[in-house]
Amino acid sequence: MSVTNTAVTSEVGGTSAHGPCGTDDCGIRDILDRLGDRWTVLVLVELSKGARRFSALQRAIPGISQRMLTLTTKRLSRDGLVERIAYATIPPQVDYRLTAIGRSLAQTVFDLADWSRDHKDAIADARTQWDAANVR
Amino acid sequence: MSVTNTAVTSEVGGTSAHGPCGTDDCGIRDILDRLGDRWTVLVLVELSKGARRFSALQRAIPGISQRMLTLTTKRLSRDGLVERIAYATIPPQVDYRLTAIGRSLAQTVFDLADWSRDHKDAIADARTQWDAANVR
DNA sequence: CCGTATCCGAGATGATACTG
DNA sequence: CAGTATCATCTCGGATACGG
Repeated sequence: MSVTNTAVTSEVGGTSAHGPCGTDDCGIRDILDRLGDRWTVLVLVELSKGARRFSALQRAIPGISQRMLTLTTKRLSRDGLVERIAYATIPPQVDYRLTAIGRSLAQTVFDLADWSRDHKDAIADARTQWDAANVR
Repeated sequence: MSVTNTAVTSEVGGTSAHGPCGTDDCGIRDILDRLGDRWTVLVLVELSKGARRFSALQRAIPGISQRMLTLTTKRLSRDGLVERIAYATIPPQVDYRLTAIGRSLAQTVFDLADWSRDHKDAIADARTQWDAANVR
């Protein structure tokens, strides 16, 4: 994680500078709708390593179907997070690469990944406990 | 961008010293599965303001059904992110509050919210452009 | 090679009614 | 008040075939 992790009282730290948007959406829903699906994060991670062809992405991301890779890259394109570069060769070739804003998002996603990694075990333990305490 | 450019400048910064987990999951999928649904983030945001009763949460989050609030709080409980405190009064009363780890996650979510807010307009613009360039 | 169209099942969510 | 049970609906994603 980055900085100043408070957790002083029960309130979440700071919250001050920027409004963490209450019940309403500050746009985070848009982002979560994008990140929340099954493949987008994996595509971002792969593209964060550099530009990739369509077929390279598909090989790099086991289990993704052609259809879902198309949909995922298209959505990322539409949001300006990924740039699509098509060459009029035969056979066709299409490269994808993160835009500046896309790299920025990828970095933020990595921060979240860091958090996940740091708390993975704690969550797994909590689940085990909960499940044990809730045998039917 | 030049066509033959390698990825050097397109890599995401630092990559944060920890492996950002490649195609495999470092646990981020678990977190995204939790955050990616329709209500969890809103519950986290509300609880980050302090402990809340079930009914208070429902009032604070317009549109959430009793069923989904139950499911959402239960999942957060199971993951150890939220503590459930039931009083044996009549009528019953149940308080929910973030645990330490829950506050930590909320803070991370706020960081993501900050990103969203900062790039909301850029994304909206990109979509507008894309849609304009893709009239059917 | 890349993208699209169609069909279909699984899971998520909403509406409603009921219980302690 | 808080939670459960049931049913209907809807979206997501997988499989497959086809097109440029």
